[in-house]
Amino acid sequence: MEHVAARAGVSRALVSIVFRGVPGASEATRERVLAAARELDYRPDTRASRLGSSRTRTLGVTFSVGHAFHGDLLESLYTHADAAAYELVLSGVTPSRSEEAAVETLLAERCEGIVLLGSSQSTAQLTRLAGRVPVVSVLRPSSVEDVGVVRTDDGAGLRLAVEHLRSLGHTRIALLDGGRTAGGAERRRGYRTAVRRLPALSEIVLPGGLSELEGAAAALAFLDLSPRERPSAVAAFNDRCAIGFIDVVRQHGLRVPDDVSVVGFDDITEAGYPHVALTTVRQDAEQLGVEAVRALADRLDGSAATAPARVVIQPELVVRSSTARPSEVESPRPRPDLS
Amino acid sequence: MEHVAARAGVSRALVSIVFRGVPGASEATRERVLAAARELDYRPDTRASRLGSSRTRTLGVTFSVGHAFHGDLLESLYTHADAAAYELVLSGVTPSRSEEAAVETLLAERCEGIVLLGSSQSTAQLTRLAGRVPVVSVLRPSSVEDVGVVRTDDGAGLRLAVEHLRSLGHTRIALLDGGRTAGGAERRRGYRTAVRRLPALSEIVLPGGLSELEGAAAALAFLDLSPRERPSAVAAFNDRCAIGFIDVVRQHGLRVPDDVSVVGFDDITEAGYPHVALTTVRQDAEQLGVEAVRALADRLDGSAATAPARVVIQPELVVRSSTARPSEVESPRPRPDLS
DNA sequence: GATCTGGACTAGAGCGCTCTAGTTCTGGCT
DNA sequence: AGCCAGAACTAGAGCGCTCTAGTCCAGATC
Repeated sequence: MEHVAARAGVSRALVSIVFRGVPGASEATRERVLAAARELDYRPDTRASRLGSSRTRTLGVTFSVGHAFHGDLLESLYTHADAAAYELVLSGVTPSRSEEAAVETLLAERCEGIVLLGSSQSTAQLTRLAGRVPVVSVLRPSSVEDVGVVRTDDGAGLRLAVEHLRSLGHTRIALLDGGRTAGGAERRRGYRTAVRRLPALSEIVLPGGLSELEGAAAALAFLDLSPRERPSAVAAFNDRCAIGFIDVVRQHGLRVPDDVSVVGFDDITEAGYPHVALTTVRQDAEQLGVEAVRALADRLDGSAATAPARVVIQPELVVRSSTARPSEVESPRPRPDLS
Repeated sequence: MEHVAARAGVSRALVSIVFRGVPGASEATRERVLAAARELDYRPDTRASRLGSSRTRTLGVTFSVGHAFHGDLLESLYTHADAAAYELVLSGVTPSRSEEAAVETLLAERCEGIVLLGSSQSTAQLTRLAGRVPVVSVLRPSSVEDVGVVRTDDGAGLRLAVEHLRSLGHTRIALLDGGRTAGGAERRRGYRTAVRRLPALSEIVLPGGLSELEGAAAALAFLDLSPRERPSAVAAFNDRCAIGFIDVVRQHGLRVPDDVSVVGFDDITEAGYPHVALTTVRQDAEQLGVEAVRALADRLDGSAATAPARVVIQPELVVRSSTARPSEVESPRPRPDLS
């Protein structure tokens, strides 16, 4: 910085002014400084600038490395943090690096706010964290008052899925359950509500989970059922679970959607591939990112100490080719309008 | 820090000594300081410590968000950077955030070294970057002299795949090509070498790519071939491509491995799932991570200014259930030992 | 011509650490 | 007692920025 200032014939303070883009420098000087910086290949040291200023304008994000949907969210977060003049600091969660450790490094970086993607921290941990710094939990609801929540209406998503299947004529609709993972409880609840509300449905819950592996296991359980008790449709916890399920039932000679209809959740990129063409409940990654940034930015920049945001985004059903009317065997009375 | 020092009844310098874990404090004081810090919920500010010390002991990593294999690599990098007493700073590459931008933020953080996962930067860009800071390119070779390279022997990997298929009796073995992506050229070369070296093989290259989508497209091209000219086995650019291919050929009534054998590349987690059981060429993420950290740590810590590392890790064939002997139609002479 | 105004610029004190060059204290040895 | 080594601890100057409180000066106002 010293060198740039000398080269441009100004003080260090002026260089700072130019690089922060604040008013206080004439156009001519601005260009002279920028030119000098370019020649010297100088770029401001973010560590030092964060130290010097009272604000770090930095948002920390914990995410699971290799998780496809988290990738989509990160993309959105990058874009909107940038627009709100915040920088993102990423901290990955891996099997050997806990979410707590990830959060710890973010705190040590003095991030002004923290975004947790699919957090699995306990209420106690979240409470403690939220006491230190504004926190928003994305994808996973939390009862902690100080924690902002930005999520999809998981319950509504499952209701959409079940209603879609029911409207096609299915009466035996199973849930491939997500258990204790982020959103699992809400989706299960949504499924139950829909099953109760709609006529002629009974509740069938098969253990599922986050990945293809659990979907495949659920398919085995499904195939073990006698054809009489076998559901004609399933709503999976997520797309990957649905894909694993479909893979296995197909390998056992069943056709999708002819023999069994399947709907997923998330709308990951793969679900839209023509050869997959999965009917699914779409979570809007873009929107979730927007709201997460907004939730923190509002609290940080806002004059009023607003309460933490609680944003619930409505999901949308995307109908592709993994769902259809049940085959004759399933629907007792032959329909006249089969065409 | 001030407060902690006061509470423990020592100077700030002592607190620094304790937190850096360097000798110079008695056991009693050490515990007193730690206790005081715990009570005050204090943790050192990494920005400030990096600023104060001459070394930042920080390694920057660019990676594609949502890329499964990059996730595996990150996990390994985290572990081994930690062991070498380095911190990791992640910078994600997304469709809207270029690798250049990602690198730029790492430079501004004053990382001491940079790890590029699957870089797609030009030689010119890499040359410029390597002039500023030690760089190691993981997964993608580079002719730039100053850039360290840690990669799998992609060529050998494809030779393994082809040899495996040939030894099963296949003579029409196609490559689902990866084009210009990281490793694409080397794998193509390995395929060609193997095809030339082994008897009775001819070269069949179908356009493939990084994802299931390209695999699916390749499958369509494959199915368009007349049964006579149709290969009995394919070596795919990677696992995801292989999975897309398998999906589509199965949907068209072909059986894998009975009608066509398929081998992938990478050994992503999914490949090992029982319902997928993909025969594949395994890249050792753990080892790649170890070597990437070592390559940088050696240059940074080493007294001698060693030349950048060029590490090539040998891949390993993992045989699962997507490969088998060709069916009768394919092998002209009936074998006596079919059992 | 004196006064005022506002834009352009600078001096220098932080920010929260690290680290060198000390000082002080303890205990062992002659 | 006198001396000394080494462990334990401290003072204070950075690190590369930011930011407040200025200074300086050209031009407008009366």
